[in-house]
Amino acid sequence: MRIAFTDRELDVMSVLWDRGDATVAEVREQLADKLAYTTVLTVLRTLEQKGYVEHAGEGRAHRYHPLVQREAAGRNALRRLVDKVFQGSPELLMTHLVSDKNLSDEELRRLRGLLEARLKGRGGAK
Amino acid sequence: MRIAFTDRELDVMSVLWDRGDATVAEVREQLADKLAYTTVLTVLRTLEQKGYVEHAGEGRAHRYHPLVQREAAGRNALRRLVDKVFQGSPELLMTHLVSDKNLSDEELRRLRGLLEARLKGRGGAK
DNA sequence: CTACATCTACTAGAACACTAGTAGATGAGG
DNA sequence: CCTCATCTACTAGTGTTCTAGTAGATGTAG
Repeated sequence: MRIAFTDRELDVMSVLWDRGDATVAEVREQLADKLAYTTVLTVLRTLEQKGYVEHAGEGRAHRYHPLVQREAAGRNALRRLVDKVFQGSPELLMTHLVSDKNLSDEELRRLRGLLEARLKGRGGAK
Repeated sequence: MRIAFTDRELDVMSVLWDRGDATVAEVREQLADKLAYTTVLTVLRTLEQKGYVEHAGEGRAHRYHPLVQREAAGRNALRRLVDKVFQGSPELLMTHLVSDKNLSDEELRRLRGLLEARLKGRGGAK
């Protein structure tokens, strides 16, 4: 399954991921750009049509919740980014990430621990 | 400056980044999807109009050069991904990167090496 | 010089993205 | 009941993306 959001769809999904679920009014409130109520509704309807969210009636309004998890979208986007921009090399991406953002030693150490665990777990497992 | 490529534009830029420069025919040859010659030309003209590439005449043909470096595009895309999908946390992104099933032990080890170097270099420097 | 291949410029259409307006339903307050 | 606020469904305009065709220039082989 190809998961790909447009810019605006991603804005909306981000609100849904943060809150777990939301009505049109709630999403609208959280967005950085002030859009018309109907605009937000249209985006949500598009997302629903694409199968990325679903809604349940809540009184007069609809409450939307994501069907695609943030993690899945992240993995997908990451893979695309690595393939197309970083020549298929996760290291190259990481080099940029580490040199661009300022991560604390603490964070770096946690990451190293994560890597160690991952390498250990490889022993006989798949 | 906002650097943002469409899917197809990214395909083309990727070829240009790999080779340094290329003619329409050369780009076309490298693309995974077999597109009409004029289609590739149109994409390159669009990229030029957006200021992402330029061309120099080479005999009858044009040779296109990227004006935006792979690194700049990478940083840009990465920042956007971190902001929108990974809640502004580079660490979270790396967690996903590291837990990606498709990474080999070899790659994981290289990533660890990268982290080590980064931690060592922190001694007294900023 | 003619035929052919190759290349650019221009044009165009289908699909999608983004925005928002209008109409009509419905619940709440008086 | 009537009015107001709120909500959905439908419609629509503008711009962008993606694709490729046609016309015309120009270099090349014979």
